[in-house]
This record gives sequence, C-alpha cells and structure tokens, in this order.
Amino acid sequence: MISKHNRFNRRNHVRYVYRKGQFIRSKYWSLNYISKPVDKSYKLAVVVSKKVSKRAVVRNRIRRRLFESVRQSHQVIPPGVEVIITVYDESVANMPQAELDKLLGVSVDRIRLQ
RNA sequence: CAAGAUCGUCAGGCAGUCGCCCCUCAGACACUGCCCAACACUCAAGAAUCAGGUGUUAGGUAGUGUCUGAGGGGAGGAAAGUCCGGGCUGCGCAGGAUACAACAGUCGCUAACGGCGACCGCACGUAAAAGUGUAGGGAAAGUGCCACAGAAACAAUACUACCCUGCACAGGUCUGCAAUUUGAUAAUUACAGACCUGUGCAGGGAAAAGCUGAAAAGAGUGAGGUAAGAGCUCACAGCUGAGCUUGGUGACAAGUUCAGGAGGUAAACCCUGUUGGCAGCAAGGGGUUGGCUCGCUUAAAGCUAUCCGCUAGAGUCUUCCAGGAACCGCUCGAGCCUAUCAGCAAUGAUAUGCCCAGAUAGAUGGCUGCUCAACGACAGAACCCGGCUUAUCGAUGGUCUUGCUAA
Repeated sequence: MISKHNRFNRRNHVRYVYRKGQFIRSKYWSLNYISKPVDKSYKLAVVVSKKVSKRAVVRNRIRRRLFESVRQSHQVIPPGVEVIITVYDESVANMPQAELDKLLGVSVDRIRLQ
C-alpha cells in the first residue's frame, strides 16, 4: 500500500480528474490523469468496479497489486501528476508479477511522452 | 478394530525483503499558550524606587503538527445475506383504544428474540439400537374454497345399477274345459286359472356397488331387527369432548364416569392469546444577539395510520464567538482466557489474569525462497452485540450405539 501522501483524499476530486483529465486505454485497464505542477508528489487511485468481480477479496487484491507495482518504482510517475487506473479485467488479480510490471510500465511511459 | 450416529476445534507454517493503519515512549524542528529572568519603553510628573502593562532575548513547561528512532497491536467462522432480537441516538412525555404486523405445545435460559436447552405429542428411521424431523392454539363459533376427472366434493336428493309390490304385454310349464280329426289311445286349436322368465309403466325401499380423484360420506366386530336391508336399535372396542382419581412444576400419561356422531383446508377470511411507538451512525452532537410569523385552553406544533389523553410554546431569518470537505459519536464490551461451584442442559455465579482492528478513495499487504498430501476452500470489519440462514478445500479431537477380536 502507498502512503497517504500519494492517495487521493477527496471524493469529488476523482470526478474532476475523470472529467478534465486525459485518457489512455490499454487491454486490462485505462488511465485518466491530470497534471498539477504545484504538488511535489504524484497521486494515484485505483478503481475496480463490481462488474470486474463480485468478490471483495478479488477487488482488493487487484487494487493492492497495482499500488505495489507503482510503489516499488518499477515505473515512475512524474511529480505533480494525478492518475486514476480503472481496471477492466479480473485476470489482473492472478497475472504473473513480471507481466503486470511490464504492461503497467508501458502505460505509465505514455504519460511521460505526451 | 469396523460400521453407523452425533458434538466440537483449527482455517497453512517458517524465513528474507519492500511497504500501510492505529497506539505508547524518546529525540529534533515549527507554531501556540502559560511561567520566570535580564534589558528597554511605558505608567510618569521635577527626580528616584516598587507594583502593574508592552516589547526583545535566553530558559522552563504544556499542547498541536511534521520528521526520525524504538516498542506494541492490526479481519472472519461465517467479517456475507440483511431475515429476526436488543443496546445506543433523536423525536417534549411514552400513556390508552382501534387499525396493522409478527408469533403460537410445556417448563426453563436470556438484555431480548421468531433464538437456545430439556421435556411432551406426532411423524420418520434401523434387523435391533444410537438417532432424525416437526410450517404443534381453534375446523365441535361462523363464512368461504376443494381445479381436472368423476354419478356425486359435504346437501340431501337425483343418476347408473339393485330390492319389493301392483298393472299391462310376450314367452314357457302345469291344471281344467270346449271344438275338430281318429274305432280308441292320442294329436291340434281356442279359452280360463296358477306358477316361472323377460320387457315396459306406476308406487315404494335405500344398506352394500359405481373404474375418477390429493381427498368419496368417514362406525370396526357381534347380536337383534326387516319383504330385503341399513347405527335402524343394543353390547363391546376405538375416536373426540367434558368431569373425577393417581403421577408430574407443566405440556401430558394411566385409569374411570358421562356425552357425542363430526371429510380436508386457518401458509383462506376469521376467532383466542401474547408481543410490538417511529426512525436510524448519512442516527445524532455548540453557545449567543435581535427581529418576523403562528399559537397560548375553541391546542398552533407534535411521534407513525385514526382517535383519545398530554405538553405553552413552535417555526423561520439574523448578530457575534467556536468550527472549517474537520472533530466527537468510534470502540472496555450483555468483553476474552483459565479454574472452581450450581444445573441433565441452555446458562448462571465467584476468583485470578488480560486489553484484543478502528480505517474514511477507506490500513491489516506485495514479491521471493523453503516446507506440507495440497498455491491453501468459502471469503474482507465500517456504530456495537445476541441469534438465524447461506457458502466452504480439508485436517483433527471427543461422545454414544451395535458387532467382532484379545486380555
């Protein structure tokens, strides 16, 4: 799990990012993000709807794995960027770690390019 | 040891590494409050001193925040479904009646329950046993319903078939008499009477039978009775209800006396009894100033649907302070462990010890290695408890019954 500094702390702010931010789509998830240069650290949220899995245990596991993959600096989100990862597929819960890191790295790198 | 039944317990382990949430302690820094010392100014005047006030600097102390370090704690038996019950909070009081809803054997347990335990009744189960289930008030207060099929679905009649009597017709048998034929016996025909059979009509009887259906009139045996029969009558047995006796706290059981003739359905209405005020942690939580509107016994407002009773305030705007997507409620509780005692048990009492998640885009984890039969089922707290129901890979302990073997 990541520190409170890197989490979102307001419910309405998620809606703001969804509405105003930019959007990247990939096979298992999509990224909505917005840049706020004032902040010194990035912010990250993971959204897993009940459509993905009805079991809370599975949804929790997906969320934790994605947080951990970002935290352990396999990929670097630039400071001041707020990102929401919306997951589409239940198979993220049991995907091998190397593959998860690789796919997530591709998505995060596309933020830097734009 | 085997088979059957039943009651529990656990819910992978270890190590490495990188993290998250809460609490406690220590240190550093920042801010705020208070205390104290020195100095300056002020009070303050012609001058000096003391007390008071203000500011600066240094120190102490308390609180808050950030960072660092150390220590402690961190999902479940169902955390789930949200089906019952309670605590807690608000609604001024929580009072009554009706409506509405839920429940229904007895005794006990519990904060309470629609839950639990023991027992009773009924049903099931086994070769026998151990056991299992139970949607358990009233159908003899009344109303309704009983599809399809069937003669008929609770009302006694009708229907099919049955029995008895009478009349008519047809046939048969017997008897009597007449006519014809014959020598005679005899034969044929007609008529009358009796009996039998069949058909039709009329009157009466009504028990058994009628292939259906979930269910069929609901009284089993014997005797009497009758044209034949029939609870038509009687006796006995069984059932139901009431009374009495004995046993039991009680449901009830056993016995006995009297009465009765009754289909099912109450998860149809209904009747009887018991219980329930409404909303829910998005509950709810501060002081203060001044107005305006309505009302003050013909009660505005109110706590549900209606009524009664009860209360003199209620609603709304606004000033200032406090607060600032915050904080409190928020986790010490009908709490947990162990032992003893009471009780068949559910459960209760006493004693020692313990503190055991509290997040808020929401912590309790990610990865790697070893290990185990097994990558480990079902599954993630959200105010808190007691139950119920549903999901669940497996591992393991006890108890009971029966059988076999050995001592």
